[in-house]
Amino acid sequence: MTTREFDGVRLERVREYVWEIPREGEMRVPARVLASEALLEQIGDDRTLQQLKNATQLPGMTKHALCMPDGHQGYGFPVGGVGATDTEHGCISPGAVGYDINCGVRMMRTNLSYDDLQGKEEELVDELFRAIPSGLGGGGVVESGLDTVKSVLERGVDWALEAGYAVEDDLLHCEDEGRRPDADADAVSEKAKNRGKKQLGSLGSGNHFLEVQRVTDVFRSDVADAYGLAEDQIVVLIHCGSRGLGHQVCNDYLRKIEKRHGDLLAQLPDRELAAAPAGSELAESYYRAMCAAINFAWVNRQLVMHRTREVFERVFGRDWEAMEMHLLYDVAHNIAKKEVHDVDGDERELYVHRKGATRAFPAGHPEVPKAYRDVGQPVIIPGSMGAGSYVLRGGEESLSLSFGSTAHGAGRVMSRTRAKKEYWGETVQSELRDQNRIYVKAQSGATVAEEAPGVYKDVDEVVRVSDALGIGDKVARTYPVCNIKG
DNA sequence: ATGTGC
Repeated sequence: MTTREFDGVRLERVREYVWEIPREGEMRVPARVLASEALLEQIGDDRTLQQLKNATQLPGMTKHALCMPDGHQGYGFPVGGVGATDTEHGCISPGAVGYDINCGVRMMRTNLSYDDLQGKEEELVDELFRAIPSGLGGGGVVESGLDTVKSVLERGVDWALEAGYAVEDDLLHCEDEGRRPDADADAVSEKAKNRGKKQLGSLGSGNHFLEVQRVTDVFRSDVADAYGLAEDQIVVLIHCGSRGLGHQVCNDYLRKIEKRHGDLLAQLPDRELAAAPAGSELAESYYRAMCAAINFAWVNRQLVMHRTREVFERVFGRDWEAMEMHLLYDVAHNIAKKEVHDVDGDERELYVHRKGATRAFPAGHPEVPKAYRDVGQPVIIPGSMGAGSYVLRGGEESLSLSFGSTAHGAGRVMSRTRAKKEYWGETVQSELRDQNRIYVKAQSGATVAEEAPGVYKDVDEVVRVSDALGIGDKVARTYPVCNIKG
C-alpha cells in the first residue's frame, strides 16, 4: 500500500486521487484528502492535514472529514474543507464555515465577444473601478439604514428584486434562489448590522475581485450550450462575501460558543474548532445568524452585478438586456447547510460545512435550477488574475465522494507577507498588461502583490483532479481581460 | 476574509 507522511500525519492511498488518514485515537471518523500527489505535497506543507485530522473529533462528524484538492490551512478548519455533522447528535462550528460567511462567486454572461471589447479595456476597467466600491472599510452601492439591513438579512435577493436591483431571472440562477428562509435578523448583533449597512454592494479586499473575462476553451459543449457559454464570449465574474457583517457574526458566535460550551471545547484538540452542540440554543441562533449573513452576501453580489450592468450600458451604449447580461449562476463557498444525504443506506440530515468548498450537485438533483437540471449545477472556480477561471458542472460522483462538493479556487501557496517581499504591485500590473493584455486596477498596490499570479497553486491541476474524480466536471475555461480589486 | 488583536 502506498503511504505518505507529513509532520507525523500518515495517509494511505485508497485509489487514484483519494488519500485517507485512518481513524486512530480520538478521531471519530477517518479523514480524506482528494488530491494528486503534486497537490498533496503542497497540502502537506502547512498545518492543513493536522487541522483536517482535528476536525474528525467534532461531535457527529459523519463518514469522513474531507479536504478538497485546493486545500490549505485556515482558522481551526482547513480552507478547502468539508465536514458533515449530524443535526440531531452532532454540532455546528463557525470555524468550519469561515469568517467570510457566504464568500462566493457569481458569473454573468454577455453576448459580447472579445472583439467588441478590444480597445475599450482601459475605459471599462476605469469605469468599473469608479462605480464599484472596493477595499477595506465602508462605502457600498446602497448606503442604507438598519431597517434595510434587516430586510436584506431576512429576505436576501427577494429584497433586491422588490427594490429594483434584480430581476426574477436573477433569483432563479442563484444557489437557494438567493434566500435562506432560516435567516433571523434578530440573531445578528447590532454591531454586525451597523458594519453591514455601510457595505451593501462592495467588493472588499484580499482575494476578492470583479473580473471581465473571455471564454477561451469549451470542454463539454452540450453543458456549455445549456449554460449559454461559447468560445470568445465575454463574461463577468464577481468574487466577494459578506464583508464586515459576516466577519462580526463569526466572531460574535465564536466568543459566545467558547463561553457557553466550554465543556465541549475542552474535549476538542484546537480552541479554534469551538462548536455548539446540535439542538442547543447557540447552535440554533448561530445557524439563523449565519443564514442571515448568507443572504447579505447574496444581495452584496447582486448589487455589484447591478452596477456592472449599468457600467456596461454606459461604455457600450446599449441596454443590459440587449447585451444579454444574464446571471449564469451564483454559488457560495463558505457556508453550512442542513442537507439530507445518504449515509450507508440511511437518509440523514446533516450540517454540511463547506469552507472554501463549492456545492456541486449532479444532474437530476432537485436543488439544481430547472434550466440546468438535465446537465448539473454550475460550479464556478475563480483562479488568480493571471491564470483565469473555470466553469464546472456538478459531477455524478460528488454525492458519494464529497457530500456534493468540490474545490473553490486555486488556493494560496505563498503567505501574504512573503508575497509582498517577492512582488511589487505596479510591476505585476504592467507585466500583466504588456505581456498578457490583462488590465488590473486596484485600491492598493500591496493587494496586487499579495494576489500576484505566482502566489497561487495551479488552478488547472486542481480542476483536473476534480474532473478526474467526477465530483466537478470541466465545462469551460476563461481568461482575464479587466480586473478590479481592493 | 477583517475598522489586520482580545
